[in-house]
Amino acid sequence: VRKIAYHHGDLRRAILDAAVEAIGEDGPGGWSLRELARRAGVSHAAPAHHFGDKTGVLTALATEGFELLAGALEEQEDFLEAGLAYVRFAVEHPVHFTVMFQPSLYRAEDPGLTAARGRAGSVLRKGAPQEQTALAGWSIAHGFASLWLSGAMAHAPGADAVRRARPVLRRLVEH
Amino acid sequence: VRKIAYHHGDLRRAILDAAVEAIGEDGPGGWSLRELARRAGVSHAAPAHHFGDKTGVLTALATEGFELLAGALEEQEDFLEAGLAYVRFAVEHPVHFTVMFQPSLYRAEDPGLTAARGRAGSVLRKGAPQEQTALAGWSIAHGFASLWLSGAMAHAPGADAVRRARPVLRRLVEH
DNA sequence: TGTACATCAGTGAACGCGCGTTCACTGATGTAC
DNA sequence: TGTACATCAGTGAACGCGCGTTCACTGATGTAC
Repeated sequence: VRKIAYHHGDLRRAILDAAVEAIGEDGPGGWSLRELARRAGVSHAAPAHHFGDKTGVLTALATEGFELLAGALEEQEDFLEAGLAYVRFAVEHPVHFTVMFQPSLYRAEDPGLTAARGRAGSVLRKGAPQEQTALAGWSIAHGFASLWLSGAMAHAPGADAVRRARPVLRRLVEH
Repeated sequence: VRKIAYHHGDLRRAILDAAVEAIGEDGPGGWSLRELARRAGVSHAAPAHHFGDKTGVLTALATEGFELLAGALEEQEDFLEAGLAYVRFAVEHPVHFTVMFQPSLYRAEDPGLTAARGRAGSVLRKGAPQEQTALAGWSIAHGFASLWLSGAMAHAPGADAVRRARPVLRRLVEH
């Protein structure tokens, strides 16, 4: 049990977590700044101090997502493993993933965001022998992850996406 | 110039078109029933007659999307061509495509929707020799289309997605 | 062809609600001396 | 260690607005005879 102080300590973090929670439950459109305040247990005007508006929250979320993705991919040496790391990132951070690839939701020109996106992009390109191969690998990993998360690709509730992705991604690598 | 009558003629169609337009401009969250009414030139309460609520509009849009996709895929004989038809569908109907794969936006259990989705799904599965291959083909086509539409995959404004997709999808087929 | 009537699509005024935003404020923290 | 003061994070009341929804209505269409 946390002691409730006048100053929250890390309200910025708490609001982002609340956003992830809310979006996870109701989708990227099903929340308001006031609801995030409610979830974080602060007054309704507090979120504006840190993010300005809804778009600010989503921009922060997308930026965080690209940074997490870049970090996850940087650790990989192998092309196939990088693809699987991409899928793992998506299932571990489904809300970030969903927001990141819907630029209509956030400020795509935000400097922090473009930097993070650029970093993720350069890591993505680095792993493949040719540009065409990189594109194919990115497409198949991204497609698998998207279809999995959207529920379009049927799977049992507790199923392991990465394990199921391996033989699928391998079809591209086997040449 | 159309004569304006008390009865619209095909208001259902007009509202769906308005929704496509609005979502294309501001994303899946940037509109209201009242705005669709404004765009269609009818009173603000009219859309509810046909769709009930916002979710009803999106459910209709997703249903229409799955029907269009099934139709586009049915015409294809070849596995690679089916993948390219998938990409073509996505770039020709970007709003439908975007909505279809965000089930949090609509009523995923709607009978008309599940029927259309089932039809598209069975056409998808039919084209491939094995289940794993179908999954890989679906993933790469879906991923390419998603990345293209989201702007994550850099491309010139007038570039032809299907033409660019061909060599990428071919990497999967060449075995 | 003409009349009566039922049905249906769309209207427009009214409502209550949650929202984002503003703003004077209060309480906590950090720094200077 | 103690005091004064500046800064900053969060408060809470107030506002105006667009929204979805309701409902009695009106105009157009279709059908029976």
